[in-house]
This record gives sequence, structure tokens and C-alpha cells, in this order.
Amino acid sequence: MLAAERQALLLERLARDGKVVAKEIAAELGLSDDSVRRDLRELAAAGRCQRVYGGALPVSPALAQYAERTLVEPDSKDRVAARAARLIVPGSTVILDGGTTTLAVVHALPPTLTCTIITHSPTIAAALVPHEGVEVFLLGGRLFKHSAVTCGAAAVEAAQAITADLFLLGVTGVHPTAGLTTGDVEEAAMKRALAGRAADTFVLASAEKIGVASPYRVLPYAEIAGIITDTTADDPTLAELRDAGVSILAAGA
Amino acid sequence: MLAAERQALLLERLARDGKVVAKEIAAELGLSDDSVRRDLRELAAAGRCQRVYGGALPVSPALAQYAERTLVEPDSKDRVAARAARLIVPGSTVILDGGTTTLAVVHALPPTLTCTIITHSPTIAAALVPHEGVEVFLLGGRLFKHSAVTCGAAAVEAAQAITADLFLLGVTGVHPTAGLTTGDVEEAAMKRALAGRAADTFVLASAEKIGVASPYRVLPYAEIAGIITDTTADDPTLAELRDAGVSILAAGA
DNA sequence: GTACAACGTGCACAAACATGCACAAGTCGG
DNA sequence: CCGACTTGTGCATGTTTGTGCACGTTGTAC
Repeated sequence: MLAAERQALLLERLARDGKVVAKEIAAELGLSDDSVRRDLRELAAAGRCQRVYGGALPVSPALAQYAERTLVEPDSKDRVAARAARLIVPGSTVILDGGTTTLAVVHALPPTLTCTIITHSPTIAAALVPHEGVEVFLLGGRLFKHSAVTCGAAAVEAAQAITADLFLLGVTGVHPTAGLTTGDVEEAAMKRALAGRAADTFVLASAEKIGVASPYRVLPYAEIAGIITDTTADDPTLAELRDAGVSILAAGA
Repeated sequence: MLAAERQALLLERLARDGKVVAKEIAAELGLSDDSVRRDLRELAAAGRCQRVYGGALPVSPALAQYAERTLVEPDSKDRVAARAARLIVPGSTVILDGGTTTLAVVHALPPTLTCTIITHSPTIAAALVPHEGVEVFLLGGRLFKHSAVTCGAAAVEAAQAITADLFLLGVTGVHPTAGLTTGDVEEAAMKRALAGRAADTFVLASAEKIGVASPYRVLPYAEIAGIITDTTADDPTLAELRDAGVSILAAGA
């Protein structure tokens, strides 16, 4: 096993789990603890991870926070994300929205996947670094502290320059009459702009978002290709949507 | 379970529940009360929580950062970063380069600082999220995996749209004849473009970078306002640079 | 004021660590 | 084609660091 290969794997684990325990990895890969420690030391020197007693943590505490959260409660988000990840065809160009659900999509990606991912979330971009085969394009603009994504006029303008096959859209509410909604007007505009740049838009909405309405409308149902949700049997809201002609992709448990 | 991981979890609980009871956490995580108490003591010493009889309470996030730095002995990067942070005038617009040294600058910023920071590093952007008073503008473009910053034509173009008072530039080598250098040609071009957008450019170079030459030239000495480094007495290279008219800012220990 | 819980400290043990060394694989120049 | 050199890996060494227990002390509650 090559050193570079090993280090790439370490970074990947770091991004996925939010931590790496030296001894565990060594046992798993069948090599000495020393080699793993050496690698972690090098990565830390290069500023790509933070060395701690017993293993290593990601550089950005913000990332660790997210990783920790998803680790503690492996919830419906992960199931939805796994289903969404399967929509990404090798070689295609995909726009990834910001948010914890789309971040989970990154963690669900096969490590060997080759594609182009466009995003307006620095967090998503940072999480994609270990994925060697993924070309990442970051949309610039003013950073909105609330959700840590770029929004506003500059970001919308930057979006106009790109075209993609698929847009994975995160929302905070999916409601039969209110439609697809989110909590910030600028974010809504940005999501709308991104939807306009992709051939197909799929909405990622775990069960707790179904039937919920947030203040700002993002898109009409006519402009999306489908909603990915974890199937909690017969949700009445879901049935209502399906009757209205919205395509539902169930993410099995 | 890693010690750092445990402490992160404690902080998370602290933020979520507003308090932590030592005994409860110990039982929940299946470790001794002592370890939890030790962790809480350390966190309290670092100013990240307030120790009380039976557990701990959160402390205002604004105070936390200051205290944290006083305990941990600053390495040369931190000293350089702290000196650089003092160059940032409230209300000004600053371009922050990518890299571990500039990331250290973010950590060295006073929590109450109000300014605008432009960066091409998603990591820097994410780290700035907690700084309420800092307006963050992220430059979009292709993400370079090696150093996790945006580079290339699109990023350079995005840079043309902005203007700043100050640019804090990170390099991998400062050499008397080779000049200011870095390890990637695209990165060098991006750094050059950023330097062109700021009134003043200061180079951040901790001691181990002085006298080192990397493959690609970034800027001639004539175009920078000065170099910030930690003063390791009389480095011959440093003297040579000073003789050549380069302004040196010493970051005291 | 007494009882009990929480606390800090010292100590011993174990785990993780850095370092030096030896060996194998690969590279380069002769 | 061969030998000197470099590089990476694993092992053995001594050192550092974290952990849990025992003990005496301090704070809180009744």
C-alpha cells in the first residue's frame, strides 16, 4: 500500500467520521501503528488534520461539529442522503446545496467517484477535499453566517456561469399548499438560481420536514424532478403530494 | 475514546443543555468521574467553560477565545499570526490568503472586531462564521485539493471585482534571491492577483520558511509592504533581506 | 454541626509517543 | 549491470501522557 494512498484514506475517514483513531486504522489496514502515526504527523505538519493524543481530528472545528452530530444520531438524514448519492452518475456535473443533509450526501459518496460538484457551501467544499476524483467548483459571494453558504447578488451572478445535470436541493419545509420553503429570503433566491442551472432538481427532505412550511417559497412543484424522503409508511402529506403529481423517491431504512 | 473528542462532546452538551453534570456524563460515557472532572478542569483553565460544584456551566463565547490562547504556549505560527492580526484595522477590508498561518490569524482576531474579510479559502471562511462582526466574502472558482483554496481563471477573475486595504499573504518560502515562493503555479498566480487588489501586502512567514525556496515565484520584494516573521535573533537571510530594503516586522515571543 | 458528596493530589499502571536502528525496495550514476 | 545512495517500513528503546484508584480535604445540604 502506497503512503499517499494511505494518507488519502486517512483524510477520507477524517471527513466521514470526524475523527481517526491511530490504532484502529492500523489494525484495519494490517500495518504498524508507527506508519499510521507517521502519516498523521505528516498530515498535521501539512495542516490537513489536527493531531491529538490517540489519533487525529479534522482541521476545522466546524467540520468536526457536523461530523460529530451525524455520528451521534445516525438519523433519517443519512438514509435520504444515501438515496440521493445514488442519483449521482459518474462523470456528471452536480450542484450540491448547503446544509446538513447535503453534507451527509458527501459522506455517502463512494470514495472512487469521478464527477464535478458545484456548491455554494464552503463546508461542503472542504468535506469534498479528500475525494480525489471529484472536481469541486465553489460559487463565490457574501457568506451568510446563519447557514454558512454564499448568497446574494454576487453568488447568484456566479451561478449564472455554470450548467449542471443535477441539483440536489435542501429545504426546511415541504408543504402541500405552501410548497418548498426555507427560512431566509436570500437563501431562497440562491436556491432558485441554482435550480435554474440544472437539468433536473431533486429535493432532499427527511421525514420531519414533510408537512412543514417555512417563511420563504423556493420553487413550485412543477419545476422539480422529485422529492427524496425516508419512507415513513403512509404520511398523509406525502400522499397528497403524490396525488398532485410530485414524484416521490423513497429512501429505505 | 479520544480525550479531545470527549472534551468536544462536553462543550457540545454545554451549549445544548446549558450545563453539564460530571457524574451523569461519566456514567453515560462509561468512564471514571475523575476523567470527566479533569476534562472540565482543563476546559475551565482554557476559559471555555465555567467550573461549578458538581459540573460546569457555559461561558460567553466572546471571552472563550482570549483565554484559550493564553494557556497553550503559542508556537511560531501563532506569534506571526498574532502580529498580523494587529494590522487589521476595525472597519477595513482585508484579503486573507489560505493556509495554516492565515487560519491562525483568524483565531487571533479579537472576537468583537468589525471588518470585511475576503478569502479564497473555504476553511478560512468556515472559521470566520462565529465572528459576528466580520463580513465574509468568498471568492469562487475551482477548488485546488492540495491546499483547499480556489484558484484558476475563474477565481482570478472573481478577484478582479474586489478591492481591499490589506492583503495577508502566506508563502512556503522566503529566499534572498528566489524571492517569495510557493509550491503550485496556479496558487502563485492567484496570490499575485490578490496582491494586485490590495493597497498593502504583508507576507506571513514563520522562521522555518526563511531561507527556503519553493518552485514558483509569487511576487518581487518591491511589491510587498513587509514580511512578518518571528524574530529568531540574527538570521543571516533575514539580515540580507533587510539590507535589500525589505521591511521586517518582528513578532515578539 | 454533622453527613455526604464532590473535590484535588499523589501514585501506579498502561497506552501512546518520538527516536534510533536495521532491513528491504527502489533509484540513480558509473 | 552493479554498487552507492535514498526512501519507506517495522521493531526496540526510553520517555511522555492519560487514566483510574486511594486518600485526605473542602464545600453543600439538612
